[in-house]
Amino acid sequence: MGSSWLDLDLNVGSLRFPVDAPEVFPVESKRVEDKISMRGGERSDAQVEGLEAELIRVTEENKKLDETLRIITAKYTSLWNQLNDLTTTTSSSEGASPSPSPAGKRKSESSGGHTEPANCNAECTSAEESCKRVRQDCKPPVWKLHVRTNPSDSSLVVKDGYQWRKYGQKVTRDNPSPRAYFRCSFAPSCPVKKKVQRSAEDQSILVATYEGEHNHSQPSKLGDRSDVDFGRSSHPKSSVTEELHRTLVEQMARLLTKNPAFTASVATAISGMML
DNA sequence: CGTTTTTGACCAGCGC
DNA sequence: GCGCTGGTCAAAAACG
Repeated sequence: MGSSWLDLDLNVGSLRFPVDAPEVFPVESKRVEDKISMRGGERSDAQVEGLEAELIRVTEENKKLDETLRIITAKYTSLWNQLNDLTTTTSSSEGASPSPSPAGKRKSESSGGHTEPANCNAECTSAEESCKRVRQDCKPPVWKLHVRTNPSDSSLVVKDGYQWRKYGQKVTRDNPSPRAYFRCSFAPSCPVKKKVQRSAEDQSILVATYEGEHNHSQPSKLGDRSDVDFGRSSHPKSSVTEELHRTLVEQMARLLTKNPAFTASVATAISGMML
C-alpha cells in the first residue's frame, strides 16, 4: 500500500478565484449565468465572453476536484477494508507471534490470540492437544487494542467508553511493566475483563486485552464520566474497529488540513456556497 | 460513608 | 510432586 494514497495531489493550486467572484462555484453557476443573461445588455460582449470563459474554466476545475475527491474516497474505502481484514487476522494471530517468554504456555497468555482455530491446525496433532484446543475454543472472545500514550504517564488507563474496576495488578515475567486487571463495573453481571500492560518494546504503547462481551449498553451513552465514545456496539471488536476508523479519519483530516491550498479551497467553496 | 484502588496471599494450570 | 507463573481474592488504604 505504501504512501501512494497519502500522496494527495489534489491539484488545488490553480483554484485561486478572484475574491470578488466567489459565486463561480458550480452550485452558483446557474445563478451566475442567469445574472449574465439578465444584465447582458449592461455589459460589453468582451466582458460577457470573459466571464463565460472563466465560468467554463472553473467548472472544469471543479469537475477535476470532484473526481480527485472521488478517487480519495475510493482509496480510503479500499484502505479501510484492508485494515479491517488486517485487524481481523492479527487480533487472532497475535498470540502466535514469537513470544519473548521461553515458557509462553500459560493458558491465558498463550491462548490470548488463539481464537482462530486455523492457528492450531498446523500444530495440534495429538489428541491431547486437540483437547486443549477444544478448551481454548470455549473461551470468550479475546481482542487486543494498542493505544499510544504519553510514556511519562504511568497510569494503565485505556479510555474506551466503558467503566472499569481494577481488581488486581501483577508483574509478569516477560515484561517489566506491571499488568493491571480490570472488570466491567457498570453491570455486576457483565463478564468482560480487561488486562492492560505497557508494551515491552515500546513503553509508550498500552496493550489492552479484552475478554468476553458486554451484556449491557455502553455507559458513556448514558452520561457517565467516560469521555471517549468510540464503541457503539457492546462487542469489544467493534470498539477496536471504531477506534481504527477514528484514527484513520483523523489522519486523513490532518493530512488534508496540512495542505494550505486544500484548506484555502475548502474555505473558498464554503464561502461561495454561503454567498 | 460508599466506592475504588492497592497489594500481599492464595489458587490453579502447566512443564519438568 | 514440585516449582514457576498468571489470575483472582480480599482486607486495608485512599479517595470523593
